[in-house]
Amino acid sequence: MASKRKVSNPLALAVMALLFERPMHPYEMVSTMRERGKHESVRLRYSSLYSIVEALEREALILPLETRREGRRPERTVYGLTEAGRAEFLGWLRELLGEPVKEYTQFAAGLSFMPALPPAEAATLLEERVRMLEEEVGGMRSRVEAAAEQGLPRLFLVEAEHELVLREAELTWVRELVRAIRDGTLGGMLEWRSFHPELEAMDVEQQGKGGDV
Amino acid sequence: MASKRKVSNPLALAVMALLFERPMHPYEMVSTMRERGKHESVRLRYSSLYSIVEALEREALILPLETRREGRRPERTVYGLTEAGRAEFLGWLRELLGEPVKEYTQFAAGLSFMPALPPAEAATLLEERVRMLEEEVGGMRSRVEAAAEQGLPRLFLVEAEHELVLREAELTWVRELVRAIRDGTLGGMLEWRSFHPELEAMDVEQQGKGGDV
DNA sequence: AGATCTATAGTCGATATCGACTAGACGAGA
DNA sequence: TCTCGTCTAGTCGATATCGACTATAGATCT
Repeated sequence: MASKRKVSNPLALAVMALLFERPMHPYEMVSTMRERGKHESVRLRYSSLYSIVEALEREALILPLETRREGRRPERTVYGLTEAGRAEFLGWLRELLGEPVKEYTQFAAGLSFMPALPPAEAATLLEERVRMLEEEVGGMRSRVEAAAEQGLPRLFLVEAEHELVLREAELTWVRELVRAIRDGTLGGMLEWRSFHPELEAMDVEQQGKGGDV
Repeated sequence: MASKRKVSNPLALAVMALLFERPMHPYEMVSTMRERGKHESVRLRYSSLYSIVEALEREALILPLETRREGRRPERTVYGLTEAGRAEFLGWLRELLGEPVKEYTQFAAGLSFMPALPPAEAATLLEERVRMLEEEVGGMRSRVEAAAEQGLPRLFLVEAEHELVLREAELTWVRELVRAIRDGTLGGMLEWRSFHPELEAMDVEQQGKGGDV
């Protein structure tokens, strides 16, 4: 990740996006991102922010415009976007929108090694996931709808909508997967059970009953 | 997330999963993961692998069983999973399956700042994305189907299926988004156009004014 | 008046992570 | 036989990234 773009953390994109509008100091970037809910789509950490601002300055994509000190507070440096920064921002943005990139999710990693757990336990865990996803999806949907009713145009909700759509797809798929495990129609159930011989003797009803173990 | 688990890279989960089956040396872990296609769901990098193996050893989750040297080749250290490692692996796996975590995607970051590009350009980029997603989805679907026909049970394809389902959902959603931008029905189009006054001459509001670009 | 809480505005040290590089073994072709 | 490419099996240095911590100002409670 460290070579294609010299500063590759998406937070750097957000910094440039903000400075594309107007000069700001780092703390103001954080508040602005929070106000606009951008911290929902870009991971925002103070410590990363300051390193990233440094890196962007090193690469001459942004530059300090003025440094002010109020009282005994720490200095605040206001940054602006350079011409190179504008170009980098727009180019990166075009790439992000135009080219899908492979993303590795935590859940995919979990699914890959699911056979290490007994089927009944996996099903129980996935059911818990379904419950939590239902809540999350419900919450997201009402927040999006509320924002829309408050007059926020859809253009500014696309990233939230995108996340919602993906979570809904996951939810639907996991529901079906659980069903296939529970009713034994998932291809590979025999192999799966055979990985867990200690449970072979138990009857289906008992497997995965409690959180025992 | 870097603190909850002392070794938090999902590749560490993969390492423990492999050692859960049998002892191996690091390079063997790589080949095994490649053979089984696990590198599609867990990001696999040599350099990360060796650091992670070190970290896992430091935490006593794995331990070296023997060190062999063949000819003048570098040493190969075979590792095994400790009891603590087993527990860590299973606990982590349960957590990954049972609890959805927020994932920040590159595309979401891009969408967040889409208004910085003019509508027509954004639409063009998203159309390109649609084309590439169609190809990707097609390829993934045929690989999954081919594997299934070769007798690989669905159990071992769940992570691929999951990825496929998410990509399909994205595809459908982006298609609709492009349509809404193209036909002007996306909420916020007026604001969006007003961010790009250099193009206003082509817009409805400016028609008849005769201004040059 | 003093104590406590919260918002402001960061710094710092420890790890994590990655791309680039190294280097021997071995088979295929010229 | 020489050389080229590929497989095996890693190492290394430079950044990136994060959680924990610091410190002041102003507001609120008591």
